[in-house]
Amino acid sequence: MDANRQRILTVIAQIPPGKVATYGQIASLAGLPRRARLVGRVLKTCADPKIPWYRVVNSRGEISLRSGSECQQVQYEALLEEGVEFDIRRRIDLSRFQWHPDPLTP
DNA sequence: AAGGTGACTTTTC
DNA sequence: TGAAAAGCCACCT
Repeated sequence: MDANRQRILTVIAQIPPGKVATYGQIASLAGLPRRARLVGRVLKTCADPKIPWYRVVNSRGEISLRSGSECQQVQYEALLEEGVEFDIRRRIDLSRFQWHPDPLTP
């Protein structure tokens, strides 16, 4: 559904700088539980420069793009720029950097 | 129409 | 700690 895609993009757009969110989390926030893969698909097809797609990582706190993709490096550097820390294995500590959605978002 | 695929997640071994 | 398997769902042959 196109409306669902729009909802997903809206949720991603609300992720604050310096924080990240997982695919599953975004799906839930968008009202689409268990559609994590749909989120991934939306980002792949849309990849809008208007939205902070690079703040979306998988449940391990890892960049989910396959190696070799230029976008992976772009995402990595973009997150570093926002203050997100990666460990030696290029993983994010989700317990510290995962986005905690605000209850009230006018 | 049916089966393969994937920017995922969670459980098991 | 980590790899493997099983769920899942929309999209593409």
